[in-house]
Amino acid sequence: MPFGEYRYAVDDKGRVIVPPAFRDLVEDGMVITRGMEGCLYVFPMSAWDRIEQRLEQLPLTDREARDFVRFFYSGAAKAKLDAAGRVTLPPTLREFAQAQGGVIVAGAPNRLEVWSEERWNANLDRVTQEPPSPDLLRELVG
Amino acid sequence: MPFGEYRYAVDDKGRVIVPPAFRDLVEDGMVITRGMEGCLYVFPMSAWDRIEQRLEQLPLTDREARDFVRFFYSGAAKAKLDAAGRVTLPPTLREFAQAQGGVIVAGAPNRLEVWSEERWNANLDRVTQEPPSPDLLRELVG
DNA sequence: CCACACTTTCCCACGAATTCCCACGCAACT
DNA sequence: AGTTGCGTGGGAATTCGTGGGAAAGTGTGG
Repeated sequence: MPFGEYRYAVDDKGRVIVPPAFRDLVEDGMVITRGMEGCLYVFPMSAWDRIEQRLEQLPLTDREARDFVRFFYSGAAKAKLDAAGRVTLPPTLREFAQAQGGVIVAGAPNRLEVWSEERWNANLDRVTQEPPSPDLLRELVG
Repeated sequence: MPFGEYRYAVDDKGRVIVPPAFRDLVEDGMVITRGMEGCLYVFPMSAWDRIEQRLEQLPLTDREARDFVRFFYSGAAKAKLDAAGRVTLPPTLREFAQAQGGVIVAGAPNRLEVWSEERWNANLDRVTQEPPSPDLLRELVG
């Protein structure tokens, strides 16, 4: 999966650019749904299929599992690229992520994330001021 | 990995020189991402591959891990040398590191670091006035 | 069941930013 | 003094981001 961080504008119709580097990954469709920390997750179709299989196996007896399914599965929407390399975010999800004006589209393992610019910056500032634990850092960077 | 400290100018297009001694290390591409203390890390492709594998294995259930991935992985950008031995820093990273005008490119274990001149000097002053702990120093220098 | 209005989807177009390539001047070394 | 490598800048072609208009689809009310 590619990575990178890009800033785009959401237009009046709720359309957002998919960064060029990601286009071929989602050319046969993608699924957009709610994500953690108030962002949106965008999965390529193949990645979503695996997730869907696991979601269907969750026990219906567990309240937490039911809530999670509602959050994740019920909120999901199929989408595909238009000729200009954009996707239209459904109104519900647009509101959830407060995706108006400037948004950040970021590559992450297994998915893309769409953030309102304000939330992205706030989160990043927090992380910058509270650096990751030395253990985590050492394990990764060496 | 070579070492050394070099001062270059970032031009209007966001391009920075890669010191000649490092060019063959990054000739098959490099990855630039956010670093600690507000600098940028530049990894040769081989070093990045190891980091990427570990990042992709971090648990998505952990808030700190998610934020860390966003900091390191989402912020990252592939880049390659131009014919004159430079790289273009993406706007996002340029802003993060405040890389305008004079920058310091420094060799570090496993990577290169790119600093705004002001931050580099400020950090150096701080280290000079608060030297590392005797234990650390002894362990390293003997 | 039909008509109307609104929303969504598809397509086209243009300005802006990026990328690639080439060129110059300085410095050091032969 | 010539030559080579290096740091810096600029121009042109291409890609990219963004907006708008027309057509198709959807839901509502009569």
